[in-house]
Amino acid sequence: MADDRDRLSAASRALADAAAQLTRALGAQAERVIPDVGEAVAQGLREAARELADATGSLADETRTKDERRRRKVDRTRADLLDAAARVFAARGFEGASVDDVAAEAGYTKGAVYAHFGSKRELFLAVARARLGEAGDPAQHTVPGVGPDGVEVGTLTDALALSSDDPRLLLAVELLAYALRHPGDADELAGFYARAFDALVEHVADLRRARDAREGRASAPGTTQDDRDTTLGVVALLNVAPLGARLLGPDHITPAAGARVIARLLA
Amino acid sequence: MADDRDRLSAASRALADAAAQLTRALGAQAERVIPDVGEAVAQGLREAARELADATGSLADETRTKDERRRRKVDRTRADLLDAAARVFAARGFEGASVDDVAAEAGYTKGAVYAHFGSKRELFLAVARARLGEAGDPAQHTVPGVGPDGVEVGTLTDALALSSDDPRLLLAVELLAYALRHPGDADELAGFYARAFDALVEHVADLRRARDAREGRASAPGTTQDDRDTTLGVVALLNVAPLGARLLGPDHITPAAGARVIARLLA
DNA sequence: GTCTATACCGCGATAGAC
DNA sequence: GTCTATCGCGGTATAGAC
Repeated sequence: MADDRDRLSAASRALADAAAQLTRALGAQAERVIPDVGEAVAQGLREAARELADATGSLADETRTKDERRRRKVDRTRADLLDAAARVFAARGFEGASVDDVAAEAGYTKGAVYAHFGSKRELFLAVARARLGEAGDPAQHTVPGVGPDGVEVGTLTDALALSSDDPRLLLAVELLAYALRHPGDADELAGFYARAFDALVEHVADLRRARDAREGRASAPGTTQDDRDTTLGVVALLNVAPLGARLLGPDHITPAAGARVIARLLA
Repeated sequence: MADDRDRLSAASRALADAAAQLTRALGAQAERVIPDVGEAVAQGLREAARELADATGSLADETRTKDERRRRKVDRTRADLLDAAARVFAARGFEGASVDDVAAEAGYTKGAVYAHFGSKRELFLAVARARLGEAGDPAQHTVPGVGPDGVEVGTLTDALALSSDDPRLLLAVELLAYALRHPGDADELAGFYARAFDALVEHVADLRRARDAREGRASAPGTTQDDRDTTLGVVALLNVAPLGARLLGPDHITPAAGARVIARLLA
């Protein structure tokens, strides 16, 4: 029955992860950009459902060895710490956050942190890799709501609106600040950003060619300077609009405004 | 002769300020945006010249009382500390910077800092007020190179290119991060940003009406939602392009690209 | 107003029990 | 692997000489 508890908690954990992934998918930041929201969420929930089925449906299934379960638990702690670190670093910044804060947020003590990560810096870089790495996943760079009518502003607005309350917004700012202030570590982080940017350029080029084809116009193959310019604009808006909305309030900047400008750039 | 040294140092200081103002004027950040570069620099140099004339030409002029000179000196120290604080906070962040660092950068010790500012937080807010306040100055919100052809991309590129190496770029990031992380202090800072944003909206509206008039088209009076959208886009590009160029390098993002997108938005 | 000296605290990191 | 205890450093802020 300790087994049951184990599996059930793993399952509920997976569900929580799915919820987190929802926030994540909707929180479009510099590193990601215009994710296929529906698909990402569906995938997360699918995983969660599978986990739950495992736990409730096949209690007799003992194919998992003790080693495997232990490895799972270790990974769990590590994941917990990374999750907590992301929140704490986002809320207080790298220097402002203490290792104690992170440990407490995750429900552990400092010792656990240092057992998994060699230093505060390593912990931060692990967070950065986790976030930027998943952002660099090309599968996440599909644009929602693109049909014969072009980009649907409504979908974009929803995504931008949610991201304005997303803690990941603050983490993105901290990642940027850290990269700018630590040139030694910046190269690796910049690589992630560059990959995400390049992936989005490809996508913008696809959009352009589709639009040209739709309107019976000739279209340059591959990616053009214009595509890269447009991408820069889209990325800028995806980052600044939520931050602006959060800082200045809806009287000055709204997510919808960001969506409209992005639509103009892609039109 | 101590007097001479005093005045000459004040004069050379004014020249240094003019140089700083050059950097400042060219370093377009969130808080400022498309300054009239030439005019700002000319004004700074004019002031410097006047200071120099005072110092060398009228040594007998004793209209300045000792009190006045002392007040000048006090202000000088304060200004030195603010300047140094801006650099240090930009380079290491609020939490990463120590009061000792700031004092040393300015050529003083901690005691001097606490004599002028009640706490590290007060010091930071004073830096923020100084930077954002000057950015809110409406006189600084004129667009360079706007003629019958619209915005001149070359001028914009120069401004964006310089700002990519400008320490003020990092300070802008830190101001943003601080405001996001300290909701209590955010209101005041947000006010500065809002004023600067509103001023730029007015200017963008002017540009639109001028363009419409040039092309013999009817134009809505006042500012429209479209003007605010455009302004959001301009601000986003002015901030993200230099940061992107700095972080990812010219292979991915260049100041010129930012200028092109801004031109597209204003066209 | 500015400096030196110092109080006091909290941080990152380590050692050793379990 | 995780916890408790602890070290040593460097932080903010203050007190008092000049």
